[in-house]
Amino acid sequence: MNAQSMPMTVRPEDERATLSEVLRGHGVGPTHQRIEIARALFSRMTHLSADQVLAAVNQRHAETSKATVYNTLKLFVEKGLVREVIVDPTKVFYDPNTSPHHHFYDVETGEITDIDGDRISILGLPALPEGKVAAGIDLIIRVRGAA
Amino acid sequence: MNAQSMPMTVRPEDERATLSEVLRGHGVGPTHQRIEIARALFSRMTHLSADQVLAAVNQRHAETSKATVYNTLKLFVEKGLVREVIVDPTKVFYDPNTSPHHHFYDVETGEITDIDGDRISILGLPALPEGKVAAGIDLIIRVRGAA
DNA sequence: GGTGAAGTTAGACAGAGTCCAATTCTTATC
DNA sequence: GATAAGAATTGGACTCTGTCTAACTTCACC
Ligand SMILES: [Mn+2]
Ligand SMILES: [Mn+2]
Ligand SMILES: [Zn+2]
Ligand SMILES: [Zn+2]
Repeated sequence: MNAQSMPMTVRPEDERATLSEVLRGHGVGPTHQRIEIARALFSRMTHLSADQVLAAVNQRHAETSKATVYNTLKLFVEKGLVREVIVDPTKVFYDPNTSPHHHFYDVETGEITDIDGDRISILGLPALPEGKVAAGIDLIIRVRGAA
Repeated sequence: MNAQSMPMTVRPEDERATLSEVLRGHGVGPTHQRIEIARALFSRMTHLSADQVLAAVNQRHAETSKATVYNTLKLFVEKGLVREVIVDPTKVFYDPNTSPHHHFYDVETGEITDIDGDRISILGLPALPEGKVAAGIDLIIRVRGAA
């Protein structure tokens, strides 16, 4: 499931039911907190830090603790619902887009932008180190505002 | 300057004089602490975290504070003596190899290995976002021990 | 409705990195 | 070589991200 496959507008209770199914489909038991965290990520379809998720989820009423946000994000990563993006030395970002893709990263503003994965090809990669297996390829184009 | 351009064996006082010149050549005033930090990086030619630099420099006698290590590494990055490598969400690594190159990163052991930059080509990159200028391209191949 | 497992939580804790005012070095000049 | 002014270093307090734990709550199932 991804955000594009959801209708543009949904009744809130339908959205929560849909998210429940998505979670179940990935082997994650749906709870109130997990659904809200999933909603924060999938409704925005942007790259959010744990702190931003925590703030988003507790916008209206305090609903979810810091510990649960961290527990849940780790669980979502394990279950393949979201992906970690490591570009900023101070915090991890969580990416609801799990299709293979790369990133622009503005080192001044912190803005992260997707680069479609299937337009890019990387040639000339050497063999992996002996006994190692690939776990992911991250391409980050660091940019800044023109001088 | 890089480690390869130095003779295999040097008298310690020659090595320090050489490093002094390297620092001056990059607009960095040489001090005891900066020379020791440069030596830690350039004599090993590996990717070290700030903590590892601190430990290396204080191996024999306590010579350098944590604050100075951080100050100095930041200065070295600004002056182009070393480069930051951002692959581990918990700490920055400092890379004395400033020629364009990429990295294998073992997510289990933390080991970082260089990939020669001029064997790699990356095709199909989209135009940079409007008004932005490239600041660097980081390609990280994440690996782990075969399952 | 009762029971055990799964999930949540406050708050203590750890580690990386920053900051500051006081002190010590470096370097240029005499 | 002594002097003085600017540059660099320092301990330690502080911030921030993330982890951990033991108590508590909720959920699934009978
Ligand atoms: Mn950090
Ligand atoms: Mn961190
Ligand atoms: Zn993305
Ligand atoms: Zn390297």
